[in-house]
Amino acid sequence: MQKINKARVSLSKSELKVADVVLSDPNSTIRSSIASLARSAEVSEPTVNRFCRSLDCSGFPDFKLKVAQSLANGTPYVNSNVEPNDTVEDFAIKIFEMTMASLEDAKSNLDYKLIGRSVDILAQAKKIEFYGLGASASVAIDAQHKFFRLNTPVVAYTDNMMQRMAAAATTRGDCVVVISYTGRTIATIEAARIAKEAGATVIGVTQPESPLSQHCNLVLGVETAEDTDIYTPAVSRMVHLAIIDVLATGVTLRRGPEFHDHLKRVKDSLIETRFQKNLPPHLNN
Amino acid sequence: MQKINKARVSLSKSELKVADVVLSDPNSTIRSSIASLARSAEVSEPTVNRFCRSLDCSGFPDFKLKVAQSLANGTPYVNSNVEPNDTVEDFAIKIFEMTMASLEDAKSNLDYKLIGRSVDILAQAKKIEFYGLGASASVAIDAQHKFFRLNTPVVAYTDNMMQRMAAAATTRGDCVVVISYTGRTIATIEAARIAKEAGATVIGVTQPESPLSQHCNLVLGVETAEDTDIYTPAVSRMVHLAIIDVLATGVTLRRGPEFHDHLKRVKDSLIETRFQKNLPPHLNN
DNA sequence: ACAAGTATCTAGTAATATTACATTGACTGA
DNA sequence: TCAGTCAATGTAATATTACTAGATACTTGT
Repeated sequence: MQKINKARVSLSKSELKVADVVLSDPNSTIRSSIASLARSAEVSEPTVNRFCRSLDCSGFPDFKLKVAQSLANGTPYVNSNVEPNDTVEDFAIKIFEMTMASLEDAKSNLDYKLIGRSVDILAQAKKIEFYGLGASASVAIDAQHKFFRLNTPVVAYTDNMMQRMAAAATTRGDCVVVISYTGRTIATIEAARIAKEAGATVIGVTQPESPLSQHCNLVLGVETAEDTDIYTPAVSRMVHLAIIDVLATGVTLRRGPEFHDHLKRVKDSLIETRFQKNLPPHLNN
Repeated sequence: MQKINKARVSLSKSELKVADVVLSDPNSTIRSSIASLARSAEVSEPTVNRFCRSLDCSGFPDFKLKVAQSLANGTPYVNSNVEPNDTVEDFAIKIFEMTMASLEDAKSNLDYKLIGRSVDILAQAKKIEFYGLGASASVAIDAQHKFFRLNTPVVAYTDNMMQRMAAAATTRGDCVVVISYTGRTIATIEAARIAKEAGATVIGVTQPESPLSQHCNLVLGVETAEDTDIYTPAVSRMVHLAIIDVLATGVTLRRGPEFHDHLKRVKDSLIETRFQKNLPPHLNN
């Protein structure tokens, strides 16, 4: 799509007409034939074809294909905030798309080297603690649940007093993961500071460049668009959860295949809590 | 793409041949004509066309377009699980993409009418309770945090004894949201049964057709691919969280604009917990 | 104002997709 | 067991769509 705009200079004026029509409604372009596109651009069919060729396509069908693909890719749902008059389906879809967009964003902006180092640290930690307050409390609890299977002592603290006490009790070799959306919550920052001073390795799952990040040995996270709209949900915690997933998976991989027995025992311990129905029991709740 | 796999059951055997060829090399499919595809699938051209029609396409070109889009949408990893030899970047990207794929799936398969009814119920509830155990505990806690601002009494119970007691104490007009990935956890099902008998409206965020769903007035959720792989994270909780987001947003919208003052007061109450830095204070932790 | 070169169109041809109809094969009930 | 029915698939004709070649108009520089 941008390529069309870029190529405008090298197009003749009839081809420009085509470009305008395509850009004005790319969605209908990809479903129309060369004839109808020619008609709406008020040019002849071969002109449309030449236009396609000058854009490095083998012909019109190829052009349609590429436009279709770039449409699918590049629909950044950016300007779709939830609005008061949205139907249920409208705002539900917007929420899903915002969530996916933020994951997409995180996927392409995460520093995977840092993730790798975090995995190393977590894999070797004597004990692991997760701290989160407010909306990040649920992320910490989720993290505890995921890491519990990894045969390292792990706790989630969602009470700031407990966080401070636990932080003070850490020593070298322990790993503390501090989760905060803004990275500005004073109580959380204090807990991170105490833990770092006590000797623990502190990993921050938060905004880079935030006050919290200064008290972390390592920061995982991406700049996220601020939630300015009153209806907009905080999608950032989804990103945080996904990061937790990545870390837990990484540590599991690091443990190697001989660890699978242990995982199976943990999972099997839940079998009796369920109605069975021919499905494998290694499932979460 | 997944849709093709899903539709396999409803396809005839010639159409299956087409499906296999398409799935084995979708990239070349989108550049080939109906004739060449028919040849490589060893069927006739009309069969290919019928195949397209049974997948809700208007014809073969339309089908190519849609395949092209779903390819561009970039889910190359979706069917590939995390493997022991993956690099950090490899499995991290896989996890993000699996998560996005499951959200995409949920987006297109959710029953928005049921969501709408759930919003109505929640908006009118005298009090709201969220129950979740294990991995779903963090979802329940997150839900409590989100709904807290809505001026309706809301609690999350992650202890089954508390759930049972609370369930027994509900009355007509209360709403209980029961969260469970499998829908087979006996303790959770019992809590739902008790709540329903006590008169509460029970909304299940779980698998449809599960034992739990039988004790719910309303079930929100989608069939998810089971986690068979040992490394695969349970992406379903992301879907559940997104559903919670949708419900919370829906209730907020239902409250109308005069409710914004109240939201602002709740958010402002957190200002003093943060380091300020020229950013608007209505943010979560 | 005219020639050279480029851009655009008309009309015809090749390709591609779709439809209508015929054939096959599998199942059902007498 | 056999005739009848229906679904699945293929054949062949038709309609649609894309592409090519040659003719015409338009632009530009002298």
